[in-house]
Amino acid sequence: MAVKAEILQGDCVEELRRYPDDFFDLIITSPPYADRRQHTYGGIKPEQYVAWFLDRSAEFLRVLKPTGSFVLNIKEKAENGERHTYVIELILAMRQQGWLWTEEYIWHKRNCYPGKWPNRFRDAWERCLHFTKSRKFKMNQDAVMVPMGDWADARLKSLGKNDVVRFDSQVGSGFGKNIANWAKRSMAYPTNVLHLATECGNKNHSAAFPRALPDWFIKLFTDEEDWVLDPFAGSGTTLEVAKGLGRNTVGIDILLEYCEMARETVLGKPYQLLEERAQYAVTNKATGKPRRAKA
Amino acid sequence: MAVKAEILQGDCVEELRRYPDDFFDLIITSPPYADRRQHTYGGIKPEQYVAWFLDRSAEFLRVLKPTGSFVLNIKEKAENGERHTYVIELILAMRQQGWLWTEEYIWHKRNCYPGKWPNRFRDAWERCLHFTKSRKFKMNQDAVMVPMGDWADARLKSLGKNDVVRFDSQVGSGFGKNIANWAKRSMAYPTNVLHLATECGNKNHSAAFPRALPDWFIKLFTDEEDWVLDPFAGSGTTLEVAKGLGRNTVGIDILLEYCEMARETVLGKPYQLLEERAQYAVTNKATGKPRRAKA
DNA sequence: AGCTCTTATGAATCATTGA
DNA sequence: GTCAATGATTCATAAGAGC
Repeated sequence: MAVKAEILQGDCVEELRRYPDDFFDLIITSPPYADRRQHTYGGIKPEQYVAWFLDRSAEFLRVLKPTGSFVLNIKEKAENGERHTYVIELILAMRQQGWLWTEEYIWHKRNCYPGKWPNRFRDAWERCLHFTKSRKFKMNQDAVMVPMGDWADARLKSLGKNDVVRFDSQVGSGFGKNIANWAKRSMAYPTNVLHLATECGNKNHSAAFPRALPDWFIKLFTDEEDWVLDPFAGSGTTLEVAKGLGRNTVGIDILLEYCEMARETVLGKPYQLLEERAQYAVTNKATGKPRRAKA
Repeated sequence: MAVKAEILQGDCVEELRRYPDDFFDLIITSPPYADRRQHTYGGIKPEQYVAWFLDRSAEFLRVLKPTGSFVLNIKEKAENGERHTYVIELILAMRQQGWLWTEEYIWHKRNCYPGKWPNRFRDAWERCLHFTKSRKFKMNQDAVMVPMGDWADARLKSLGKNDVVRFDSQVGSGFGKNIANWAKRSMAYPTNVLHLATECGNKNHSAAFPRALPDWFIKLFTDEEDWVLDPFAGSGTTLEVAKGLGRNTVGIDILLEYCEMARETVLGKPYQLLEERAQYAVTNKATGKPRRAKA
């Protein structure tokens, strides 16, 4: 079954009104950070940031399934020698709004932005705040297991990974099953620290996060054909990854420029005009998925 | 000049009254976490934690020099499926108290505690919150430079470190100077993410943090003969490291057992009885350092 | 001295049981 | 009902033993 990828231009607080309650399985996004420069993209002042975000997170809360997750990649700026507090204030405010602050994952940026300042070192990490609607949510831990440390490394090196795979496929059963058990033993569950390099290629659009970041969380918190939302889609990295993983995705961005970029990346062709979109999504009772009226 | 190391038994909020304003260059500590170490410290309830800590941080603010730093190693616990908020509430409250929240360093625990739960992975990081009294504080960035990655490693390996040193000592100048310059070129400033393994050996005293943690911050934020305070000294790791780095140190712990342990580690011999301590520290006007009346 | 293999041990968290 | 105690689960280290 082919999965859908939709890109909407507009403010997510308005565009999401098209969607019914309890619809998405995962919301993952890297919103525009608070910035004093009002003219730049996003440009919300730090003092206004919490209130601005709460309007939108209220809608996220509505459209997220009870078993769903909301992953918020964010990092407060340093200004006038101090870290801003709007992110931690946002955490407290979102709990008041009804969210559970389930976990804080750390994205360690292995290659972070260069620079030198008298009062701080280079900032090599960002928060990936994990919010949920309930204590029982979907989490596929096995989908993101990682090779174990020294123990497995040594064994793999002495045997040769290709040898293992080849032998396994040739034998078929018996020893193959042992290999499988042993291979499972050589994997461990990851921690709440992600070591990912930023993608700083020469590409024209600079993604907010590397593909590996949405990849990891989408595998972890959704199954195939689940629905993934990025309400600040930017150049469409989340959508691209989600589509590649066989998930249905919706991306929203306020800038037409970004939407067109994402449409080319994700859909591979110019998209229909905005006016052709249906005004409201209607839930299909049988599948639980929305039907969109044809233009 | 020999440096001093003092260990006081008592509640730091009371013991610090002995010390004058603007005395310490660095306060670095890992306080008892909420609801942890109940059998030793009595476990402060999460709801009471902020108020409990603010009483003490007020005193820290008083005894810290205007150019000094306060490094707070802490991590909120997870309970009933959610992360507690007392740490981020503490940050906001300490700013109200007059602190600047200058930076948040991440200690990535390479070997974290094992375990498996349906809703989270192993917790592999802790916060090292950096507070200051002013925007101009002491920071010796050069003292914590780290070897660059593959580039320098490969060169050093191909040449052999001993070869470099030997050649340098034989030649004396010229090439030796080039070597020194080249070595400096192979060093880079670190980031705000520290990768340190916890020391979980078979030793009888389990430190809250590995020696490398206070080592790094002491080098970064103090000079030799500066004064370092750990108001929750525990087994005395901070004091041990500070003394080894030629800094004067004061450690305070409420448990006699820990104080005795620290005294043996740091002072190398049983310490004088508590009753023999002077009641109040008196500042020596010439040196700016406190004189303690002999018992 | 160098290896490999074994074992103990952590600032942990959640589900279950018992008062 | 709530609250405290216990067990199950799990992995990167360092020390120790054996060759």
